[in-house]
Amino acid sequence: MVMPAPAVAGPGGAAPGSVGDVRRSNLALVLGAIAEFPPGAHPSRAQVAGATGLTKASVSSLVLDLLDAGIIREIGLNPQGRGRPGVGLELSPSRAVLGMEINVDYISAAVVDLTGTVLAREEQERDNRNRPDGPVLAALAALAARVRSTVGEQGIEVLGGGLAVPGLVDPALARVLTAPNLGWVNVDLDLDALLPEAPLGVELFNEANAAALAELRHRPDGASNFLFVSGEVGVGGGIVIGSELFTGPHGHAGEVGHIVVDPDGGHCSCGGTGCLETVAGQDAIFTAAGLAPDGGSRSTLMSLLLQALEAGEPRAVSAVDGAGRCLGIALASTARVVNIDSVVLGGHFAVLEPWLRAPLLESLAKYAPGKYSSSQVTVSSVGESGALLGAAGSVIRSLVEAPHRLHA
Amino acid sequence: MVMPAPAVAGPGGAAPGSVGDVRRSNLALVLGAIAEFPPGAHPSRAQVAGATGLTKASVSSLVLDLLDAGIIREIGLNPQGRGRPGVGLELSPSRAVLGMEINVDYISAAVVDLTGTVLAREEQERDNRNRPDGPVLAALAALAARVRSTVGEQGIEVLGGGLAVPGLVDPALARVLTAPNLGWVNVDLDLDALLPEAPLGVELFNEANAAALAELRHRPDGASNFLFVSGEVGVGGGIVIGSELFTGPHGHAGEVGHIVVDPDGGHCSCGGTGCLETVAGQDAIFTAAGLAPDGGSRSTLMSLLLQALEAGEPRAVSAVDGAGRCLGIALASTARVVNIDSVVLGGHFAVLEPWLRAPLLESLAKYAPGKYSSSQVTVSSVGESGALLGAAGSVIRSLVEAPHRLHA
DNA sequence: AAGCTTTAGTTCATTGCCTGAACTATATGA
DNA sequence: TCATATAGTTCAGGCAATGAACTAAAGCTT
Repeated sequence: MVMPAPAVAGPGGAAPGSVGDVRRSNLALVLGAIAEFPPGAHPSRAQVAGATGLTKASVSSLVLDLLDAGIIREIGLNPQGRGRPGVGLELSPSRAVLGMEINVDYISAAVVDLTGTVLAREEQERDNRNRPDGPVLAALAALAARVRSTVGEQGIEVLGGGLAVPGLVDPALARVLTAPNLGWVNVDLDLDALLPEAPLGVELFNEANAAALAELRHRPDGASNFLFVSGEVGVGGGIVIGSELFTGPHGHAGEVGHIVVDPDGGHCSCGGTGCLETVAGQDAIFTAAGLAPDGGSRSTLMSLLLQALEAGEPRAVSAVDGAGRCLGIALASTARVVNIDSVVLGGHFAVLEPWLRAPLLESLAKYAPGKYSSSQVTVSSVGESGALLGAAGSVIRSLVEAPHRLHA
Repeated sequence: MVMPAPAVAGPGGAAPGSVGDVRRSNLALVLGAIAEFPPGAHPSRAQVAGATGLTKASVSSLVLDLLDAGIIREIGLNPQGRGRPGVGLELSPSRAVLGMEINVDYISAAVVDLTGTVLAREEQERDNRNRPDGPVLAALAALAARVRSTVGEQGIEVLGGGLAVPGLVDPALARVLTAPNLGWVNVDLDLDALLPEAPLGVELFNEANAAALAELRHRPDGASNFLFVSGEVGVGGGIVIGSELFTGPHGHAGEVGHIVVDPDGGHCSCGGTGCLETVAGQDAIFTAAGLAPDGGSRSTLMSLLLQALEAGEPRAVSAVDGAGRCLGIALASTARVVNIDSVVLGGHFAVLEPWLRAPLLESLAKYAPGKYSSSQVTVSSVGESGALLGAAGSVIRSLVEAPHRLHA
């Protein structure tokens, strides 16, 4: 539940409510209603009143505040058939946030306006394996500045940013707890240096969690409860429940890559034994398929694997088959623990889905019969840049849920 | 997450806020502050003001409402040293709720006043295995009426009730989805018949979830994030995060009994394969220990097992050892999925803890190193009647969180 | 014993916000 | 042109929290 943590805290931990809180809450309600209208359909004040249950008078007043803060703008007229046409409202396209991503072999940044439109995006290849965080962040800051400058002349104001990182993070502390593939342990990131003077600051996300949020926003079926499984070098996951990211008590739930799928299995980089990642991570699959892990870049290895699969090469097929079965075991257990019945496959799991699907469904039927229907096992609808978009989208969403943070 | 669903729903799903909501919210804040004071220490209005951050004036007015509704009462004076003594406030001991439990071989009911004191409690042996729900509920209703009558003369008003059942439930529908050991499938319970005219009605709980809530209330270390594992005929679980029960999108998360701990394992009553319950459920342990499952009642079998363990009988020791290891595997996976780092052992796991602990810790160290410290593996502090007390306590808590439901 | 100090609790004018009704503004259709 | 329908604004009314002033009731001081 993304909810501004109460500042004051008695023994109960809750904050006192005053009349002003009603305003804040309704401000978010109105803005949320405007944001949730389908893109292109700009609601009038009257429609917002209908959607929220507030009176026209209240909505008028609230909308005025949002206009003053520059979060929304009026756009054209909106004929209703008979009667006076309404004035369309939409999230301001001249306010934006910056999405950023650090991954094993690239960094990227994008400017996304409040309506969700990507105004500019740049990716830069860069081997970040076992690189200290300082230079990586410096390179990212430069990339971010470049992307900003490409839209800077259009009078776009960047309000805040989100950074996705492949590892366990503590968002509250802006700390990366562990990122095995970057070689980072307990690294505190100076996020504000990435985006100085942005009123909303920069938030930190786990890569899979950010991708899950992007998936939530772009899902064609509008699913609001699912587990997003991200297959990268590591195997990550993001749990979405009631359209909210479920992060657990310390901010890093959803680590499906380290569910035990084979008690007699091999060692994992996390220190554990028989984790899903030791069977379904990229390196594990490449190795099991007989592709030398140092036989080229990850993308060439993946092409080789796909060729082998299409050729029906037994080792490749068996490697993916095993990954699918073990993924099924992990998802069966996850279904029981968090009561999720819908899975979205991302990263290499999406690419390998044609070969992965059958063993996965078989495994689910064996270990959690009746929990997942096959229509609930789907492929990600956001591509490569899911983490990037999710990080940006989440910052936008947190603004929509607490617009009073902006000057109003 | 126990939270009243918003009644009104626009596209956003949120309800409009008006000034009246502030009153409701602060009413709950004040009542919560009073409830959270240590038993015996009755806070004054001034202390409540300090704890909540509200002004004395507001607290006075809110307290008046709560007094009128009969939820709290004034009790004696509260000397502060210098100055005028405050008037003590406490939850009303003349209002109560009814906790009820249906289990495999007994039914029970208790009257618990709002301060948490058990005023009366009765248990009745009764074999409910494969019994239809009608007669079971009728027997429970009779038991409930009897317990009520024992306190009825003291002018106690019963406001509502909670019923705990060993199976998957949908609390919103008052439906038992499956209760394998009762033989119930998709049974709709007529809960209101148990407690007619109670203003708060009767809520339905999963047994392990209710026990987890009781654990939350009675924990000496005040832990607010933990997994409660209940070893009964089946193996159940309740996840507590931020002092809230985590129930997942459909109300039945925490089913740790059906996490896969052995992909090559045996069939489970749930239809799955290699579930924890097939190794660590009561029947499984008895069988593995060489005790015939029909060699007496469950409690005699348990005594026999304990004797065998104390005598160091190899089969018994190995049975419990195996259960401990597999429990460790399940907890390792759970730690990853929901990010929990603290476990409370309940039911037979509590009884067997001396023999269970070592293999469990070993297993946790192997499969989730660094996730649980040994001090975070503890034994339940509520006994047999945990589910009963938890169901009652949860009803009390939901009243404390929404006192406006009562007439005020 | 009288008075000062300290803390508890109440009263009251003020402010802020939502509401509902009345009103103005702007379109379509007869 | 006028009736009708819908959008949006204005305004009085009500409710809730606030803060300051006030009353209440104790201990401490002299």
